[in-house]
Amino acid sequence: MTTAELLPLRDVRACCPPITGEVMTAQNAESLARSLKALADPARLRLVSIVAAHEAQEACVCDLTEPLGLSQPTVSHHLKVLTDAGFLSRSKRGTWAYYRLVPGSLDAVAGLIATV
Amino acid sequence: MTTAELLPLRDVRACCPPITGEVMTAQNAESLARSLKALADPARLRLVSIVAAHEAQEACVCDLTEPLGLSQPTVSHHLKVLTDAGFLSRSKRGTWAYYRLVPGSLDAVAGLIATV
DNA sequence: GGCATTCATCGACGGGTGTCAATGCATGTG
DNA sequence: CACATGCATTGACACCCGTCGATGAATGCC
Repeated sequence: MTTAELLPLRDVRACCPPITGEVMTAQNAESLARSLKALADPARLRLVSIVAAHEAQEACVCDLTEPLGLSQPTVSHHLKVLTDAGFLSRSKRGTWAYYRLVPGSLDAVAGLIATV
Repeated sequence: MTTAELLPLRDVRACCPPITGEVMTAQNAESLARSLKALADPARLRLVSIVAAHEAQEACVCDLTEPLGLSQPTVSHHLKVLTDAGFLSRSKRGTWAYYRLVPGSLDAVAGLIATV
């Protein structure tokens, strides 16, 4: 899992030229599948939802570990998956790490699913 | 894996009353995660794409095993996952089993993702 | 009836995934 | 400087998942 191999959302956005009824290529399928895998987990879906519903659409880990009922390392792991997939962005201020929803990232995959 | 426990799309449609900024419940997250898991695989995404692009939007297994480069048992497995998740429907005519895209199923999950 | 074809199911294997306790690393505080 | 706090990383564990070969079940054809 290198960082160079990630950035699936970028892939996924760059790969959707006029499809219109054509069969999905193997690369596009692989790319979209990576994005969907990152989202296909109850804990991660709730994380995205909680972050999006939070004040200023950002939240630190300490705000997230309790409503999920999961340990702090597990929450950090899920946040990393979502960040690597391009759904969340991380900004560290002092001791705290604030996670924010990347605007348009959800709509991007939603649009791709609708046009599969 | 009983059939009674499945039908996630039905769950997922029944569970999305006026959310509008509210945090996703654990049940909704679980339900949507099941649907996304079914879609979060390159082979299954291509299967859906091929079926949708086929004549009359239906295809038998023999039409699908070659363009994917996977064995017939594997293709049957993926088709079962997609059917159980509500994305494909199966109708057996004679020796052949024809799979069809369930209308609106993709748009349903796409809509739910956009409103997470 | 006997046989070929189409598809589903089974059993097994390797790799991936979610989870936690323990540890490490910064950063702020006394 | 010593210590506490917030978070990431590591290692380990159980479990799930994608894949295949082999087998079984149902249908059509000679």
